[in-house]
Amino acid sequence: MGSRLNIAAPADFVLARDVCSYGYFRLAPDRWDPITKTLATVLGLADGPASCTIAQSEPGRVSVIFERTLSRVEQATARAQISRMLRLHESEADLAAFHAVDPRWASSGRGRIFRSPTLFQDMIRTVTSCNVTWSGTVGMNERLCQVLGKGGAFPTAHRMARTRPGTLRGRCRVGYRDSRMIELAKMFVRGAIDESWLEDNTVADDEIYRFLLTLPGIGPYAASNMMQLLGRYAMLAVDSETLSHGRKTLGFEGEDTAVIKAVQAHYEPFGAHRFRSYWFEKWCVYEEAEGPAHAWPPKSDSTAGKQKGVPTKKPRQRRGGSKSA
DNA sequence: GGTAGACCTGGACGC
DNA sequence: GCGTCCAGGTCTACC
Repeated sequence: MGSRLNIAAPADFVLARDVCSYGYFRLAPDRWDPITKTLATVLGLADGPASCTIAQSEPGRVSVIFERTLSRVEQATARAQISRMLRLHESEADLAAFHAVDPRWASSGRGRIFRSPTLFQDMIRTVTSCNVTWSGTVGMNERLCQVLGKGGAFPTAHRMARTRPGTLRGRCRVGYRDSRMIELAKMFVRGAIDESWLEDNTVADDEIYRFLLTLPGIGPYAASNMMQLLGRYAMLAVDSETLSHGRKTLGFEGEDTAVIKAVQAHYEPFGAHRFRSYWFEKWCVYEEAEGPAHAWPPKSDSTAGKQKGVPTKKPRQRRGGSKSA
């Protein structure tokens, strides 16, 4: 008989909407079940991996059923990790502030963006999402869990820190990211990355961003993405998808730099909430094409394209072919 | 400070 | 089936 946890959630929390709000909900060890509307995952806890299923039985409450019994200490850790994933600390008032700036999301209640149970997992996932198509990111995360993760859990920083680059490259196929990921893991192990400082509201965004840029494998895109994963939503994470969004959805034209500048200016009015306005706009474009994210099938299509977390079939441009549709 | 090219992998294409 | 091309963001060397 396993343990069961009941976790209080804000009254406006909706599991299906708030989990299926960012591509990471499709990365191992997380598995969203579109039929039961539950999230299965494996948490790395003190006494070993713990498989669990997260469900919402009623408003304002999340229930988590574990396959094994957890100690008191493990229960506390599990609560903290699940609260982090689901952003349960972001209150109704926090979301109201966002909706006041961007009322387009008030009726749907969007505002929370799914993340990982630990900062380390968020950072490694972000590194695996750089310079690769989404299907490559999915594969890397699956193999990291299979090869390095105990019981299918995401590998811990300690485990990754003592892994050889050749193992990461050969068995997890992370390519040139191998030593960068190991160096990041070593920094976590020796306490060089302080989560409480990164999430300290009294520390300016600029200072955090500059620190993130010094980390191995973290460039401008990854640092900006880490900012939103840390709950700092004032920056856009600019990648190839941003350009696509700027051109196709917002209708900006010109060179890449001009489009990026126009996109930045477009979201300027949303101030401290720029990323959320940008992200939910983009997420809606994905959902218009693919249907609601909570109904996406668990496995992405083999041809899954470039869009982060989206199971789109995108025919490849034939060489020499016309670029027009 | 800005730019070019290398770094890897996997998918798509042409033969 | 095999070889080639391409996309993706970061890092380093160079100007």
